[in-house]
Amino acid sequence: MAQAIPFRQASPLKASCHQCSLSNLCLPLAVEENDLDRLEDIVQQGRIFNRGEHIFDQSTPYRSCFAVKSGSIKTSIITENGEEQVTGFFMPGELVGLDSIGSEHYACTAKALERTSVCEFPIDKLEELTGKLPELQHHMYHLMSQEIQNSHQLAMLLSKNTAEERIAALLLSLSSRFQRRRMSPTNFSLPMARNDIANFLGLAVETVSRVFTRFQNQGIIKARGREVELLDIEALQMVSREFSRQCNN
Amino acid sequence: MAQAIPFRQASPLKASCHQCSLSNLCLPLAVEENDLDRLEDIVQQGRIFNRGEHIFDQSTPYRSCFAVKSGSIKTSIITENGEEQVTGFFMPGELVGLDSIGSEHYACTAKALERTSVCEFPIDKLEELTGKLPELQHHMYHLMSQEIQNSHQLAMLLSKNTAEERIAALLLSLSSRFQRRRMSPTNFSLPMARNDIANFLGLAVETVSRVFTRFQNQGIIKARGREVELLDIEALQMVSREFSRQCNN
DNA sequence: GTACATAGTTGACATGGATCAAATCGGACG
DNA sequence: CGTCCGATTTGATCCATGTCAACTATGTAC
Repeated sequence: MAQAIPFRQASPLKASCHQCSLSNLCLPLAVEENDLDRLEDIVQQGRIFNRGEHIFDQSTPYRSCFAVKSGSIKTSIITENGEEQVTGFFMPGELVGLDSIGSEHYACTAKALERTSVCEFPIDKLEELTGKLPELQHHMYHLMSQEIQNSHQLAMLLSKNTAEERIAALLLSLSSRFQRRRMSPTNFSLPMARNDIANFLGLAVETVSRVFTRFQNQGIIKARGREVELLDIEALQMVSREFSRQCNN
Repeated sequence: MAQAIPFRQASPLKASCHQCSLSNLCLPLAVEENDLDRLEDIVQQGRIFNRGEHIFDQSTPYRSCFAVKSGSIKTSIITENGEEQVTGFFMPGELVGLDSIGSEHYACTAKALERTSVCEFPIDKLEELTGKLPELQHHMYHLMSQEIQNSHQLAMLLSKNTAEERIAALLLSLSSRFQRRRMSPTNFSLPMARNDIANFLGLAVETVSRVFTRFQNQGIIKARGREVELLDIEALQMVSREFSRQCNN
């Protein structure tokens, strides 16, 4: 993936949205060519996190939202009694931290699921900029409302659907998100552990495991550990009657 | 409730945020006295809906978001296979339609649960205004992120909590929202049917009914139809260990 | 007031998925 | 290359809640 520009390995703090391969997914999507510089002016690029490291922590003062550049992130909230709820998974091109914009503190914790690099958008500067660029403001509204909708879809999945339906929906969601990045929609490796899947979907790990093997026996998927191959997408869509537009998260 | 201003029954289309009793809850909250006129300029006041009437419909072009002035509203989404999922209940001072801002179409349907009056904020004008008033923009971000958080709390409730916990959390949420409006937090009438509660909380109606009677037998609440009295709030908070900051929507 | 429709309650029973327990796999590290 | 620990899988059992069915209460129209 990083073979194109051999000598830019250690990228400067302020690098280029112009050259980013994700510019058609990320915020630049909403910004005209002329104004792209202004977005570049406020973004801090190139921060890298190892697996398990926190990008930000629940209840700490809100500073920035982050775009995933490579790798993947999970967000979760911890309740007073210590239970964790995974609220989302984020892949390259997606924005993390929208659930706390306009709040004093982060509403969740964001954790790198693998070695992950992000671009950081300091919120004060971003708000200032969205005040000046109506299309960017519009896009922020759009992204946030999308996040609300995703969350509603998740709530729906949790309250109305069986274990099989939930897992089918998740697989399809991941599939379409890989496809959007021009990667194989049928052949990918899950960034998250079974445990995270279970938590996210409101299931026990054991149930997740069982459904995976059941799907495998039915010839719908092939799974070895985190490597997954979707053999019969149509069947998955049938299982997940909730035709998962882009469904959860 | 409407006895204070006897002759203003049929209010003019452009009436006053200045005089509105909800101005400390609604959008004016974020606008300085001087700028309030500009908000008044874009708001269309006084639309009234009877019980069961739709404020807007899923998949129709997005035009406006609405503030509840009196009465109450439920929002729900309908899936391809015709299932309904109630996504929220909205009471006076709260904004409906944030889940679709920035989208082309409404993501849900909003329905009056009783005779309900609303103020309408046309989205193009609102976006224009938020571009000019940074505090208002900030507040919009805040409201939307709040909505994401609420939805995550709901997802959490649905995936981790028992029927009793869910219902306790809902009662507490309603209680605190009545209190915010300076109404009794212990003595109120539910704006929604058991059916809506069940759907919202991912339960069967029968289960809702049973939990209500169980709570009643334990002396935690008193319920006759939609009239509810919370006899022991502490007990409710114990049941809903998910201490429901403001919990679900 | 009577009647019909809708909303709510209660009971009996079935079941999907949680829970507990144990075995196996996989990968990091010396 | 063996060891150890977490992740995953598999099996057996139990229970909260869904489902089906019947009954009651409430309210609305004539």
